[in-house]
Amino acid sequence: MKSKLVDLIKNVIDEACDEGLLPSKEIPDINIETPKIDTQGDFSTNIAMVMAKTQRMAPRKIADIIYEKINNLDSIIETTEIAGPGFINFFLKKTPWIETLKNVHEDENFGRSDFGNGEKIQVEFVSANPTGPLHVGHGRGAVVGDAVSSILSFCGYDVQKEYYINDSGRQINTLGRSLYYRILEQNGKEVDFPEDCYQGDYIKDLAKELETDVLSIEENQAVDLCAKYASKEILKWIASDLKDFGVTFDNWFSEQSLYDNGLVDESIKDLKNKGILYEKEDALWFNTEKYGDEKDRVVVRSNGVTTYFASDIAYHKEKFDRGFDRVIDVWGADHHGYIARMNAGIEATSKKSDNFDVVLIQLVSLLRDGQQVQMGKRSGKFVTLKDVVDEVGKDAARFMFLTRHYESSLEFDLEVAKEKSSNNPVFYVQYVHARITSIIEKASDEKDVKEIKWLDYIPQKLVEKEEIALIKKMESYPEMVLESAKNLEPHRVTFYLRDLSKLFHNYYNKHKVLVDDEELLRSRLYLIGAVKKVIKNGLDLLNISSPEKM
RNA sequence: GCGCUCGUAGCUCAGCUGGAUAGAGCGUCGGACUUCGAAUCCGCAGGUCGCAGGUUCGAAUCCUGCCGGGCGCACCA
Repeated sequence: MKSKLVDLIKNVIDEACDEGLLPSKEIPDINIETPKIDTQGDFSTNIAMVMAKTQRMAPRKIADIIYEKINNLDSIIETTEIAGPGFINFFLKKTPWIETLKNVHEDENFGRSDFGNGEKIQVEFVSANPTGPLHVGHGRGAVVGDAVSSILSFCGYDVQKEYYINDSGRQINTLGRSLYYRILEQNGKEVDFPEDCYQGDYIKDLAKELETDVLSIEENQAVDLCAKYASKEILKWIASDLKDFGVTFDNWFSEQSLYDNGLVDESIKDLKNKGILYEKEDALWFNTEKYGDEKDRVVVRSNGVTTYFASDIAYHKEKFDRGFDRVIDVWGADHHGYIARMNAGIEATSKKSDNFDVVLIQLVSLLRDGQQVQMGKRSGKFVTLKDVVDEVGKDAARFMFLTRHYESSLEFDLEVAKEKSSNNPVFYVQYVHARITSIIEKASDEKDVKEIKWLDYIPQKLVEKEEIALIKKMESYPEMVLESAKNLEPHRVTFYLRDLSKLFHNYYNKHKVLVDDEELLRSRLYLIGAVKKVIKNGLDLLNISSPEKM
């Protein structure tokens, strides 16, 4: 609809230029917006004000010229008006709206687009260390990454979802030590369990399960063995918890494999040759400062051990080598200091830092009975993702995580998430789906209308302002999805679904669908059938169910 | 101290990338079920968009400075 208007306006301006009514042939991008207030039209444009400078004319004068021409055309526009400082407002005829209603029904992929043009994007998210179960914060990153991925692929991108496993380095060794000491404990040995080890009870559980006799092995070997075992087991938990949460990955990428395949050494060598690395005090440094970072960073420590940064450089180079046009990382906001470094690494190895985006997820705090649930990272006392999903369900948890922009912190209220009322946004939306399903069933049983289909009289029957409001909202669905993809902002979808649901409930309470007038009945069924489809379409996008009954 | 980020109704948050009279939800108060699912809806009240400048036809949005919260500043991960 908007693009039709843009074309229309463009033509009119071209014509005016040709006729010499406008001095400059320079036409800026035409921006169409939907005013908040009905009296300002269905759509409006600020083009006259934008053009004022280049044309060196008063905005209202330019608006006058466009107005004269456009008003004399036979088009989708009913009336046009000039308002305020030079806005041009358009009031559309009813029939164009009905067209979009038809689209919803007939286009199986309503809202889907090929905007991405098959561009290959990799989204890497969660990537939590396999040293303990996922907690609530990971859940938010998981849903955001997952939803962003499906929205991108809905918009024509070729998306791969990846989980990076930090299965190498010191924290894995610590994990091994933690397990080893717990085993010693359980075998009656006096152990002073180190403070830097993982305190959680899950280590004790693992200790009971490990069947290999590690007591008879030399300590270092035993710790290695424990580390391998524990990280493997914990990764299984993580994968399973994520699956229950509706999150799956196309690829699980092991950090250790980078070392095993020599990729870390290779990229270090490569950077050395390029003169990007230098030695200082026995360590190897990357001159990230030249790339805009605050200071240079160590890649290989003086003891010969590589830092995480080293493997991350190799990893991201490898991503681009795999042929991704664009790489997106979803990180916790506490890692923001790492972005400049990563950009430097990518620029130095692949010259692709422009194709690299980081989505920073803000913190989640959990609320129970209005009180914040305290979570001590050290103490090992934290609420796991699994606990939350078990308690409130997958749908509610996913929706809740998407009710905020990812970069604003989120209060997750367990009571609200469990509530079956309009307080709980996911029920509010799902209720619409169930309600419409019920009405359609009733129409079939009691009114004998078995089929919802297009009928030529529908445009004449759907005239209520609540009906037009619903159609307008549905019309904006594809654009909303696209904006959500462009900005990597899945919360737009949840907000949209709430708005659409609100409009439906509003309509429902004011107008009856199951009326005696058969034409009106069939028309209204056609309308609410479309609403049902769009609701399901949006919930599918977020991998949230659309129940027929609740 | 330096850097990043946020500051919008009592609370939790949106705000279409610079547009017209800044919007939702929750909460308060008052209404609506003999009628398609009241798990719903309607109405009232609630604002110096942290403060002060600047950019221009026009600023919650962009720039600068201050105030206040969060986070980050390792040869850690």
